[in-house]
Amino acid sequence: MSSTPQKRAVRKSPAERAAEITEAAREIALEAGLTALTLRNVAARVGVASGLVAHYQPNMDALVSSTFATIVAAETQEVAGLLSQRPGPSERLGLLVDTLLDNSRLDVTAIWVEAWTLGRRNEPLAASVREQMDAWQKVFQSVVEDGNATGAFNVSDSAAVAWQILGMVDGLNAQALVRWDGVNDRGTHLARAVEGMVGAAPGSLVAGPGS
Amino acid sequence: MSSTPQKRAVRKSPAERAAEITEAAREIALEAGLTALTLRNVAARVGVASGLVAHYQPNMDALVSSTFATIVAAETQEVAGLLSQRPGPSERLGLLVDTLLDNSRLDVTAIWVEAWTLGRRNEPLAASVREQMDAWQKVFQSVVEDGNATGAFNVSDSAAVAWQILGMVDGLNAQALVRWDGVNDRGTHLARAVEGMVGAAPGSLVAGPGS
DNA sequence: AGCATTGTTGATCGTGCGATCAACAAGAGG
DNA sequence: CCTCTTGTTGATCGCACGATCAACAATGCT
Repeated sequence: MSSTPQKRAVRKSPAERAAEITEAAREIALEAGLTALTLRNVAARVGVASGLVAHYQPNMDALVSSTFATIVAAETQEVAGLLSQRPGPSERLGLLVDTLLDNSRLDVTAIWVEAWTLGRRNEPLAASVREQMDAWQKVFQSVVEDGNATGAFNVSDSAAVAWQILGMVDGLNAQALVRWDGVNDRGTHLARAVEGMVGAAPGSLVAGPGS
Repeated sequence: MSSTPQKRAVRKSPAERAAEITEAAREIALEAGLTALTLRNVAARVGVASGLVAHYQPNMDALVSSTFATIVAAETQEVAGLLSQRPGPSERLGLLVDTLLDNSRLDVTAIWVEAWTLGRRNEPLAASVREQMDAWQKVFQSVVEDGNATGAFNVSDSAAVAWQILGMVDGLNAQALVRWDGVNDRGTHLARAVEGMVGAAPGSLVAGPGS
């Protein structure tokens, strides 16, 4: 054991300590899920008494909710950043589908799924979930609308289609969470499905350059 | 209050009592989720001491797992039954998509989503989840294969496509769990997506006769 | 009627949770 | 060097959980 020296924690500025706590919460959530976000768990990771965590947070529901938002918003930003480097709507939508199914973000997916059920009993979290879903939907919708404008796609209700694609991606990811074996060609099949939905020519959604 | 008479429970045969317990567990899970399946909760519903529930179950993980299986298997059977009344693969696939998105089974969806995360820490449940997912996948796969045989569809890997459709349906349902408002035309859009995936003509997947 | 069987109770143990707060001590300002 | 501010502790409360088990009582059998 190298990390239970039982010393008194060094005194830090409130801003610094608060940052430590939210960071510890982020790590715990990614490793063990939102359910593992307990006062004692977070405190132990920071190396601090449990009361201190409570002192920096109004209550645990709030910490769970904000931790969810932090993790998920970071992912949205990251992927949206990748998107902007692609030339046209078809490439962007292809990259989107491909990136989101590459299984490199299963930890975030697990948090999404957990949040869906925890949200039933944690209203701040539920609000956060809706907010973050809206953000994702907007990402999809703007790509679909771009494609509509250029004529690459042909969609009458781009908002609805965006919701639909988002839901499909979420479902396939959740499935991968439980059945990590399963299917390999998920990206290709989903691309074909999305092509059908946006009215694009089959095969027009190109995947990323591979990694 | 009409239901806390504090009398001693009438003595029943083990089979009967066991049935009461599993039935109570089913109801609780549908109303309040798998997390609400506690010894005391189930016991209160049956009108019995908590110890008795423990006496009839090896442990709570097992009760959670079997309750999940009961609820979900019943749904699979029910929908599979509806399917058999439809003439061809296109009608069957259309009905499948349409029925699963009609929001009349959101309670079951909630249980699915909960099981996905609880399965991470409850191995019997995880096994049950995989089993029930396989059952659903088989339902989809047999429809896809039928369509392949009649020429209505054109799919090279029907198992993969079946997984894919299942995942998409699950995702859209999970979405409806949180964003019950959202989109209305889900069935139509998904139908178009599925048509793209199975290589069917656009519009060939007909919905149910409406209800 | 008496007895053995067995379904049932409810108190109890150990654990973990969120929350609270008086007491403590590190560090900055005078 | 002393003092006051404030970051920090850790014991404590109330609660809920799963699990256990000696004691109890209803029922059926002889």
